[in-house]
Amino acid sequence: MTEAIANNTSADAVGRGAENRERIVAAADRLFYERGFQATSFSDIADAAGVPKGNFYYYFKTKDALLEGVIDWRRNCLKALLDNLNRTYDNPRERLMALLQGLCAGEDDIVRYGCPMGTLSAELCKSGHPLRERAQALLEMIRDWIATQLQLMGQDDPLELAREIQTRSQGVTLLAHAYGDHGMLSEGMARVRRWVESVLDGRSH
Amino acid sequence: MTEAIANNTSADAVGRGAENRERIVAAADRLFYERGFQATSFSDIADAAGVPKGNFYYYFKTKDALLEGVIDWRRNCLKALLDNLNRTYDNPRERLMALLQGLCAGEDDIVRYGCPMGTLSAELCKSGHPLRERAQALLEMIRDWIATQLQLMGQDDPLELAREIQTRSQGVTLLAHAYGDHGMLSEGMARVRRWVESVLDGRSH
DNA sequence: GTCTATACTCGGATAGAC
DNA sequence: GTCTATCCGAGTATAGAC
Repeated sequence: MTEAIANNTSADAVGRGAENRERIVAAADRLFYERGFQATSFSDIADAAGVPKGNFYYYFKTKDALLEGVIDWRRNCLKALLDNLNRTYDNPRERLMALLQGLCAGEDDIVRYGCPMGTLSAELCKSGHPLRERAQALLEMIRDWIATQLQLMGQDDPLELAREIQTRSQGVTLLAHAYGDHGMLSEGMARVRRWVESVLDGRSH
Repeated sequence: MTEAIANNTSADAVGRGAENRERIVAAADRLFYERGFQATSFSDIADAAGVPKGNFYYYFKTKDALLEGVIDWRRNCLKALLDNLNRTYDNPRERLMALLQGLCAGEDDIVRYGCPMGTLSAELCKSGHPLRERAQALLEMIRDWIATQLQLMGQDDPLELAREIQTRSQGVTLLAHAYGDHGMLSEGMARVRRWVESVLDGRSH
C-alpha cells in the first residue's frame, strides 16, 4: 500500500507542486498506518516528509483534507495492484490465490500495524469520522474484485463467498496484530488459502 | 462488558471512595469503548460520570492509570460472565454455544463500536502503548476458556480450534463494524455457530 | 476526600514575509 | 509556491482551598 506506483498524478495534482504534494501524502500514508490517524501530528509528517509544517496548508486546508488525499492515494495503489494482477494472470483462480498470497507479503508490517484498510476503517468508524465511508470503499473494492474472480469461476454466490474470504482474512490479521504473533499470520493465511482452494475444488462449501 | 456486575470491588477499591471510583471507571469504560482511548478526554469522562475533573486525579494519577483501571474492570466483568456460563450450563457444548450466541447480543453496540476487546487491543498495539499486553490478556482469557470447553468435549487440538473460532468471530465483528451492517453481524455469527456445530459433530474439520 | 482554578504542553490552523 | 512565526484551543496534569 505504501509502495508508491510510478504514475499517481491525480487530476488536481498536476503542475510543479506535485512532487511536494506527493511527498506529503506518502509520508502521511505511512504514518497514518503506523500510528493511526489521530495519533499522527502535522509535525510528525513534516519531519518525515522533509517539508516545513506551514507549507502544506498550501496543499491541504485541513487535516481531514490530508486524510482524504491519503485515502485517494491508497485507492490508487490498490487499483494499480488489482490491475496488475489482472494483467499478470489470465486465470481468475491464479489471480485470486496470488492476492491471498500477497496480502500477507508485508508480514512484519501487518503484525506490527495491522491491515492498512481494516485498522483505518475501524478507527474512522469508531470516531464517527465523515470520511469513514471513503475508507470503507477500499474494503469494498477488494471484496468486489474477489467476487468478480469467483463469478468468473462460476461460483454460486460470489459476493457471499467473497465476504467470507474477507472476513477470515481480516480476522487473521486482527489477531496476529493483537497477539503480535508472526506464526498466527502466516499459518492463519495459509489456512484461509487451503480453505478457499477446497471450496473452489468443490470439496467443501 | 459495560454491564456492571454487582460486586466488582477490587482489592484496592475498598473504603468510602469506592463508589466514586467505580463511577469514574464505568464512565471511562463506556467512553473508551465508544470513542477509543486517545479520543476520550478527561472532561468527557467527568461529564459522563458527574464527577468534577480535578477530583479523579485523587483516584488515578494519570490517564494511563485510569486505562489500567478500565482494563481490570473489563477483566472482572469478563471473568464474571464466564463464571456465570460455567454455573448456568453443566454441559461444555451448551456453554460454548451460549457464549457465541451472547457475543453478538449487544448487536447495536458492536455494529457501531466494534468488539470492546478487539478494538482496544488494536488501538493500543498500533500506538505501542505499554498496556497493550494487558488488553491482549482479555483476548487470551476468552480464547483459553473456549479451549477449555473444547478440551472437555475431547477435541483433538482445542487451542488451535479455539484460535480459529476467535479469528472468525473477530473477522465478522470487524467487518460488520466497518461496513456498519447489522445483517453481516447476525448472519456472520450464525454462520460461525453452524460451522462450530458441524465441527463438534465431526461433519467437518 | 472533594472540588476550583490554573499552569503547561502540544497540535491544528493562520498571517504574512519572501 | 515556499517558509517562519505565531495564535488559539484542547487536553493533561498540578496546586491548593475547603
